[in-house]
Amino acid sequence: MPTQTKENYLKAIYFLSQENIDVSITELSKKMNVSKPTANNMAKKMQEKGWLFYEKYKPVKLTVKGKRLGALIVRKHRLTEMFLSQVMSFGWEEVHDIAEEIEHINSNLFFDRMDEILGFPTLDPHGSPIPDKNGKVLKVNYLNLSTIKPGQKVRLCGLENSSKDLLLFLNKKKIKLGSVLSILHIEKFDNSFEILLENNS
Amino acid sequence: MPTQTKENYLKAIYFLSQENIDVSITELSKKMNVSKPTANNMAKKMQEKGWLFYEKYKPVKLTVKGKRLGALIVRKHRLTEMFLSQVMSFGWEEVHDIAEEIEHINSNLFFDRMDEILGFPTLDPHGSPIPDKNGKVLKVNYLNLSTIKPGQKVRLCGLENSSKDLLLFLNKKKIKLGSVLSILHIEKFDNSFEILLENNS
DNA sequence: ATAATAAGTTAGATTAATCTAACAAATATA
DNA sequence: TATATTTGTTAGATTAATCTAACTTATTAT
Repeated sequence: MPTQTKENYLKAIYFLSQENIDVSITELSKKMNVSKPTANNMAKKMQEKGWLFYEKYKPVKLTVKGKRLGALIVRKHRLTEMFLSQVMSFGWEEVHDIAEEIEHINSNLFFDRMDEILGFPTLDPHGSPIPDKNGKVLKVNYLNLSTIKPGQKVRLCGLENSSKDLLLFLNKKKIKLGSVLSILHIEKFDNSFEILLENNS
Repeated sequence: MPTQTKENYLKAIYFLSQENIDVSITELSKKMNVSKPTANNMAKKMQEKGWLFYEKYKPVKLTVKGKRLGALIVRKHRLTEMFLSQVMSFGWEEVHDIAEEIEHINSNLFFDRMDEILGFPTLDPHGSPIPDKNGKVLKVNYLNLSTIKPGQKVRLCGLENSSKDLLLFLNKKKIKLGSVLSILHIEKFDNSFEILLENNS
């Protein structure tokens, strides 16, 4: 059973692995807001636990076990976000911080009940996939907004970046998951969009 | 902000104070399942934080600040138990262990929303009072079952001991909070009761 | 290819929470 | 009251997670 701290490292490496190919010690230390020696040390410890591969001067990589553990923490996080949003009526901009704590709760009963109450959801309130109980993640393959051409009509299905600032901005513009947007035109100089938002309740 | 560990010490001392007059280091160490030096050390640390009075060779005592902190943790615990029971359909024998973890979550928003959803309850699923947001506890003054005489009819309003074994026993006997019991007679040799349970849905 | 910069590592220290062993103080008992 | 027992304290060690300073290895750029 990983400590809370190590769970956070697992999650950090899990996310970094999905973006970068290589997870360097420096990247990890930045993501975790710790010094490089701290990240280095932790990497060694986690190797001993069998959660990652670590070789001096090389990027780290999750083992199958580590990847599964990481995914299960993400599962708990996203299920929680969904529960906070659907059952407890929190806004999508409020759920992350609370889920960040609840994800470390150690009770399958608790998360299984959440899952059941929610009807076994596959996406969290920001459109990110919820890993299943074995840590398997459904790959979603949405078009990135940057690939859309003027005149096209699209439906918002997910966010790459769920920062509070972005979420508050989208709230202000009344844009939510499922909103249908027509791209009117794109400013050349900064790629900003002008869009038309279809009636959305 | 107390660490999770210190929150548990606060809670332990809070409960012991309600039973015993004196909270000795030995009592504390037993309650916390740690060695006496550990409890001793922690007592000193908590004194430095201003949460308790500590003098060598004397029992410890919570300061006003410490008592308030303790009560607020109990509040979070019992609100959570209530939420788990009412909103998530857990049995009263299941809620304690999960609440033991969730009580350490650091989000007033989260607990306030629970409180609101539950309609600002004053009692938890075992009939124990939920301290208010200032740490004030409504003193309930129920009769103890040991004071009841044969022939009397009583309503179960709370439990002094909410151990899982007792709760499972009560489940088996279909006894719950609110159940009305008639005491038929009491065995002299061990004070066991024979009761009649009124129809209770 | 060599120097400069970035990345990674070692060593040593700190804090929180814990332990055991040994000793001291307080309390209970004969 | 003297002794035995219980309770509390000190001292010193350990583990997890962190830091800074100093050093080494890799990478980049001239």
